[in-house]
Amino acid sequence: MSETAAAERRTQAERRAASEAALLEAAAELIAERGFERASLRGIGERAGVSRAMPAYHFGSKDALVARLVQRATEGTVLTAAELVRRDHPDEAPASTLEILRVIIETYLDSLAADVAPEERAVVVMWGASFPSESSLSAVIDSDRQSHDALTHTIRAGQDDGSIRNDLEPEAAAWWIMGMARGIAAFTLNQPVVAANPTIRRMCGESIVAMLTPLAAADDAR
Amino acid sequence: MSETAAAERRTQAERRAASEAALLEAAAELIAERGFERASLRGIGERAGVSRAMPAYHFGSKDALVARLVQRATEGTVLTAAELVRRDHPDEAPASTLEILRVIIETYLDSLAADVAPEERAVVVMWGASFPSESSLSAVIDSDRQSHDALTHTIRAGQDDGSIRNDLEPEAAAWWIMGMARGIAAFTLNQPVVAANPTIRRMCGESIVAMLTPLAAADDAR
Amino acid sequence: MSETAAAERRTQAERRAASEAALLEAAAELIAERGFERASLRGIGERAGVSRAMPAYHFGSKDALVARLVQRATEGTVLTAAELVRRDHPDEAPASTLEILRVIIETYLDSLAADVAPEERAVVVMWGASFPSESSLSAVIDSDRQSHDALTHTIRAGQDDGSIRNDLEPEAAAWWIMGMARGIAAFTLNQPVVAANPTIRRMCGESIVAMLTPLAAADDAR
Amino acid sequence: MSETAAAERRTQAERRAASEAALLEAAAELIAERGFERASLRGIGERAGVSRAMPAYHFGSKDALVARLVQRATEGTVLTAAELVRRDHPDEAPASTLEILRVIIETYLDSLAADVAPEERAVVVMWGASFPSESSLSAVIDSDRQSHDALTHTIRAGQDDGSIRNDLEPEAAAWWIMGMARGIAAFTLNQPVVAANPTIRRMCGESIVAMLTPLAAADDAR
DNA sequence: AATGAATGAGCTTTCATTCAT
DNA sequence: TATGAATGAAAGCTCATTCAT
Repeated sequence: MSETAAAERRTQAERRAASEAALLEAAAELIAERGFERASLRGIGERAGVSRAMPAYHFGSKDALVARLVQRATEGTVLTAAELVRRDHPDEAPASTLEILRVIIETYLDSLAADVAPEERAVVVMWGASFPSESSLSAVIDSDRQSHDALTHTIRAGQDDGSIRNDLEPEAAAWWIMGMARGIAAFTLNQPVVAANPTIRRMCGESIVAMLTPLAAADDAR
Repeated sequence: MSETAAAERRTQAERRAASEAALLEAAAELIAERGFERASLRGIGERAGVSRAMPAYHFGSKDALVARLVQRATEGTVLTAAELVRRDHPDEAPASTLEILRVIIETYLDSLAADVAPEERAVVVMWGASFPSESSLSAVIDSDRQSHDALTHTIRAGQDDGSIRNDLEPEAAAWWIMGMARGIAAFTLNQPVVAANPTIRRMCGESIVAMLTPLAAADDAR
Repeated sequence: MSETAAAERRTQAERRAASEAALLEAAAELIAERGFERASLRGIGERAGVSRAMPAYHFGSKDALVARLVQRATEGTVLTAAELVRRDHPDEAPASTLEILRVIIETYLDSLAADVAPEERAVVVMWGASFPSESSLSAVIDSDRQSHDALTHTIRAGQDDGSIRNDLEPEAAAWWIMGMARGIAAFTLNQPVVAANPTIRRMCGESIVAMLTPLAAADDAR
Repeated sequence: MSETAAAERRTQAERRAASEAALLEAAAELIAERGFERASLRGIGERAGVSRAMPAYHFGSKDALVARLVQRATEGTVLTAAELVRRDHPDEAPASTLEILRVIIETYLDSLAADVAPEERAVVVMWGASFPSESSLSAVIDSDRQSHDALTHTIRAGQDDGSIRNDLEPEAAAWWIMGMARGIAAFTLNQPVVAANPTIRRMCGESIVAMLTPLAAADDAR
């Protein structure tokens, strides 16, 4: 049996996984380009190189596809962020929680501006499609709630280890960070001049540090 | 021209203006509820109490209607913000540029959270619909560019009058403020817990002050 | 202006009525041929000589189209039956209620067998499609309930004028008549041999007479 | 062949038969609920607790499944009817052919009204789906022709033994009985008030007796 | 000026069937 | 034997836009 034949003859589970990956990638691209409403299941199937009925068949519905896409992208983001922090600080002693937070946010924004990771762009686009009060994209909203929970937990950890000031509601601070990051992420997609200007992303990190640094530490830093 | 004809003509012009106002209000409501794509011209006409063909007839196209809506909403925002600042500080000496900036942003977010001003909500929703790279909502993008120009100008004025630190790119700072404000505005629509928590909006104002206050002033404030 | 132009330039109401008539006729034909499920809105539009979107646009939904069709057909049936009775008995003294009943049923079945009146055939076909417990064709079911009410009323009238026996539940008798007539109507569509055999239709009338004639009258007739 | 193999083969045959029975029962339920067109092979497989591909695999096609279902149901009906007659008249001398006919029809309608026997309901539903002139359900039509043949034969037997009047076309009488019974069966599914009213079913039996009893016997009965 | 009729394009979803395992 | 993957076709429905009144 030739290698080609071996490659083509895969188990059903492998075929399914490969299909799903292709579909999700195509969906991310198309949603980033045209938006959630205008990214049709037909178009996704065509771009993925499968039949036009596959997306609906595989995921059951468009909303379910989005839910899966958001799930995958969120996993990806968390992994990527953690990896990148390690990669950028391989030898150092583990940085403070606040510093990790700053790096994660800036890294996220930088990767969006560099236009790698179509999934990330798609998530921002889907976030934008979830603003209407009757939106069907509850997957996005739920995913953001989970991200908020994780971020709140991180902030609490920072308060415990002393790198984040104590007189701060962790929940409110987490929403403030997420709002700022997402808003600037959106303008990064929207306004080329924002994508081109790294100073804006640096201000995000700086403002996080400015708002979250304990007052005593701020004094010491002067 | 007879007086009667003049009266009728004025009446017609008034009716036209009233019709446009009704259409725009209906459009704002429907867009805030269903989003740009799902808010149909037909539905807008029905909600406005006119014929289903009126929206297309009056504005020419859906994109033109959106452009007009964004224009009106932006005018409204600027007017409202200025008025509110005056109303809240009627007797005082004119506040510093930085303080005005903070009040405008917080007032904007408060009004969104209070769910008055459907036009404002609609603008945020349309902003969300403009994230896809091939979006047709250039009206939103252009309007934001104008807002950015105005905000940049304001920051420069603050630098001139000494209320805003000089070592800051006004353009970058303006985008940072707009991103933060819009992102939190979006979560205000999206996540009820954000709308319910005023601390998040206060953090917006505080972070603007923290980032823009001149260092010397900051020292004085200690 | 030529007559053709005059004919083409009609009021909107006329155009609408003409459209609706063409659509309903096409729908009746197609439903009689293919059944409710397989008679597509596209096909109906095509056969009516209008666009494929017209049926959904005009009626709003397929179920609404069926409701309208049933309504029209029912009106048609009642009118036709009354007219036919008058036409067949122009000079005679008004027949007894029981006799009128017999004639109406037999006339209805004869016209179905003769394959005039596609609307009548369509009604029987839609009746057949309404048997599933979760059927969406409530229009058919409701229409039959109204027919039953009318028939019950007729039977009561016959009991009052003495042409129908009194020891009979009018409601039950009405359902029995309707069941028999519809069942044989269905076999008339279904089994060519039934359509070809007028004796079956005569038995319908005879059985109605046999079941509804007062006992005394039956004695007299012997 | 070893005993083990024989046991396995028998087991497989049994499993196949059990699987077919489960599939047919699931199909009957689903068809009775949703109708022939909307009862999907996928849904039948799921309800039967087997794979979604089983129905097509086992029967070859949807029409073949229906043919098998009609066949089984018809067998079931005949058996049931005969058994019930025997059960209800265990000790008596064999009843007259006419009386047996009456009992069979009324028993059939009673069982439908009592909502036992989903297969019977499914047959009525499929009968309803066979009304369109281009229907693909020839299995139903053929099965009815066979039922008609059997009924015609029974009527002839009744004429021979003197319990049914001679001046009657047996074919026409058989269609009349079948039409009446099926029509009322359909309304039994369709109109709850019909299912709830046993008088309607009694009228069926009475009308059969009234139409088929020899005149002399009718005189004697007075 | 204003409206309802009408259309073509496009959408999501469902389905019986075939294919590879 | 039995199953999930995959597909092409077709369905109902919605919409922005154009046309005739």
